[in-house]
This record gives sequence, structure tokens and C-alpha cells, in this order.
Amino acid sequence: MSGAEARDAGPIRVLLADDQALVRGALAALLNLEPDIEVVAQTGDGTNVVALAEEHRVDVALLDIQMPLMDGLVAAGQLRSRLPECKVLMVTTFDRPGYLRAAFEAGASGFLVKDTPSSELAAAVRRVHVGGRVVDPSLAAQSLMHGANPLTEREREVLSRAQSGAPVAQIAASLHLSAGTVRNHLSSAIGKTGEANRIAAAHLAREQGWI
Amino acid sequence: MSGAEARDAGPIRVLLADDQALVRGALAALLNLEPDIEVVAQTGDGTNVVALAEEHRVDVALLDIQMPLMDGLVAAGQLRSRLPECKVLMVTTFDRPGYLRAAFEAGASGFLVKDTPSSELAAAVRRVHVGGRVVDPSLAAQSLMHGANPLTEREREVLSRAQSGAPVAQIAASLHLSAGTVRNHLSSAIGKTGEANRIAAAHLAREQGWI
DNA sequence: TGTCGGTCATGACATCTGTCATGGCAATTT
DNA sequence: AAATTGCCATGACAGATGTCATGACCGACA
Repeated sequence: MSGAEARDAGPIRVLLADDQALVRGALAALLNLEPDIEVVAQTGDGTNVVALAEEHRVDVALLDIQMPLMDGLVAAGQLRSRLPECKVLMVTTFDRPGYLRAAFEAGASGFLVKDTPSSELAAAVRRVHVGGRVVDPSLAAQSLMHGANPLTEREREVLSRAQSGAPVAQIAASLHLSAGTVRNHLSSAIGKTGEANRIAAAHLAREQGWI
Repeated sequence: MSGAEARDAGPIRVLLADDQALVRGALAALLNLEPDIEVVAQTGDGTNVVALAEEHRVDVALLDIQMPLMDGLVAAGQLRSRLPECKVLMVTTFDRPGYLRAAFEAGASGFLVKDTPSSELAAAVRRVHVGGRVVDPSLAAQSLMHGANPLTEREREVLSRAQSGAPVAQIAASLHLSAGTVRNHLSSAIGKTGEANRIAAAHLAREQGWI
């Protein structure tokens, strides 16, 4: 009980990271309605999460996964290694099972999708603050069904670049590989996903949170 | 002046429509901080916007474009024809110039993207309430540059189905066309977008709000 | 030590894709 | 009435894509 009580002096100090300013401001308004919660820092990208968390002695960081420059998952990893006392609650738009797994591997204490009722947000913040875990129930079931990411590092890289319609030659050049190798990786990824071509494979991989 | 003054008795009555409950609740919290604004109704899809607006005598409807079941644009059109007194302020995640055009064609009085500062939301609501227009400045410039959608109906249909990786044969079957015709439409769309293949063309078309 | 998985590469093959020329049909515009 | 535009279709061609067999290198693991 000593660990939790050391932080009981004031309200829970929260950092908000979300790339959409309007949503970020609105979430701050929502959390500031709670007497025991105070939003002490906000940012639109992941690169300065650690610095802000240190500076403002943050208890709980609310991180969106989708952010420019630096991904919320990467930011979560840095935060956990540099400020182990600071808990991480991930929030995301998309209910992709792969994200949940990735979030916990990055050291997050909780995971919410953005269509959770807003009344539950404050409770989730309090729960992770005292050392508990929060898992979005709609995702928990799915997550247990789906296994881990079947794609290798290279397959993910190649598939990511294929998403936007880049031809094999371009992908090969950007990765310093031969065209044949790229086609092999693509073929392998297509096989693993059970789809018919690179585009459908990339879609499935994105839905699953594999890329 | 009589029309506007008839509504001056109480606070501005706002309806919120956004498919993400967390964001919806947060926006409500943000707007309810303003003494002259009151969120009187919320919904997660477009189908009951008109009914709710009638029931709660809504002054301003804040509609997200991306919603399941019924698109915010369609809801805006219905609202304007059934309740002309109720102003519409569209909010969207994506800064696609085509959306801005579509929004004003649907009768919206304002258009904001979700990365505008949250402090401007209340001002935008007040502005449309008194009959003004609100246009996101970052989009206004783009919108004037880009002309209307250059794609024909068929090209849009074909390109939409090509997005997810469906092969020509499947697209042809689903539209009851010959494979050759589908390839012609795709080729034409690729030419108009200036891209190298169907995937890149579909990406551009989505960014522009053409499909 | 041997085996296995991931990476990289080549060559060959069948199939898919993008382009072009050409033509017919209907609706609209001039 | 003639021209234009969108839509549908066919056939032919070059190039891109997906598959497969094969081989090499490396690190991990039993």
C-alpha cells in the first residue's frame, strides 16, 4: 500500500497525447470535470511525451496510438523505461486486436477504444493510477482468438510500402533489395494472410494491427 | 432581425453526432463549459439526427461526416430540408477538399477539421448560430485550387471496389460488366489522377474526397 | 553438429494489369 | 443535324505481378 499512498497528496496528474487538437482539448475538458484528476500537459505528437511527463511529474499518460512523427506505442515504450512510475493508458480509434497485444508489450497498463462511453474514462484513469489494468472488453475476447503477428519484419516492411500502390521496383530501391526478393516477401505475406494479392493482404494486415 | 432574436431567450441548444462515444462525450463536456451553450442531445449515428433535432428544439447540429448507417452529409441534407432554422456545423477527421464542397452542397453553414484548436469550437458554434459561415482556413485555400471531381460515376464505382484489392474479374462480376470495360474505366481513372496504378489512383481519389 | 527459420537472390512461367485502337449506343449540347 | 460526352465492349500488346524451384548465408537452438 505504500507505493500508492506516496501519490495521494494531490489530484492525479494526467498527460494527454492525441494528434487531433479538438479531441485533445475536449478530453481535457472531460477529465478536468473530475475533482481528483488534473490534466497538466498536452501534446500533439509522441516525440515530447517523455520530456513533458518528466517536467510535469505526470502520474498517468493517456496516449493515442495514431500520431504523427512518433507512434503512441513507441512513446509508451520510452515512457516505461525512463519513468517506470508513470502509468500508460492507450487510447485508439481502431479496434485491431494486434494493437492490444502491442500496447501491453510496450508496457501499457490499459487499453481503450474511442467508442467506450465517456463516463468510463475517468474510472479507467483511476484504475491504472493505483496499479490496476484496464482492457476494453470488446477487444479482450477478440484478442484471445487471434494469435500473434505471423508476418516477419521484412514482410511487414514490404507490405507497408505496397499499401499505397508503389510498384515492386520502387519498394526494392527504397529497401536496397532486388526486385525478385521483394516479390518473394510479398508472395509469402500473401500466402500467410490467405489473400489473393498484395493489396488485399495489406488490408487484412492493417485490420489485424500487424503492420 | 426577428428570426435570430426569437432564439435569444436561453442558451444555444446543440446536438452532437459522432460515432465515437468517448469523443462525443468529451465534446459535450467542452461545450457545456460555455455558459451560453448547452448540449441537449447526442447520437452515434445519422439516422435519428432529424428526430432528435425536432424533439429537443436544436439550434445548431454538430455532425461528424464519418458515421455508420447514415453519413453526416446525408443527415445534413435531411436536417436542412426538414428544419431550415437549425444550422449545421460539419466536423471531420480528414482534410479532404471534396468534403468541404460536398458539405456546403448539403446545406452546412460551417466546416471544421478535428485538428482545429479546441478553443475555437465554441466560437464556431456561436458564429453559425447567428447565421454566419465557418470555413476551416487550411481547407479554404486548398478547396479553391482543386476543381470538382473529375471522375465519372462509373470510374468512382470501379475505383472504390478496386481499393480493397479486388481483381478485375470480381469487380466486373459485381457490376455486371465485362472485364475489358472495367479495365478501361480503371485506365481512365488512372490517367485522370495522374497516378501509375489503380491503388495509387484510389488513394489520391480518397484524399481528394472524390470517392 | 545438424536442423530450422529468416533473409537474399536468380530464373522461369502463367496470369493480371494498364494501354491503345476501334466501334457502337444513348443523352446532351451546339 | 452534327458534335460531344459518357458508357459499354472487343482484341492485342507490353509490362507488372504472383508462384515456384533452387541455392546461399546467417543465427538460434537442440
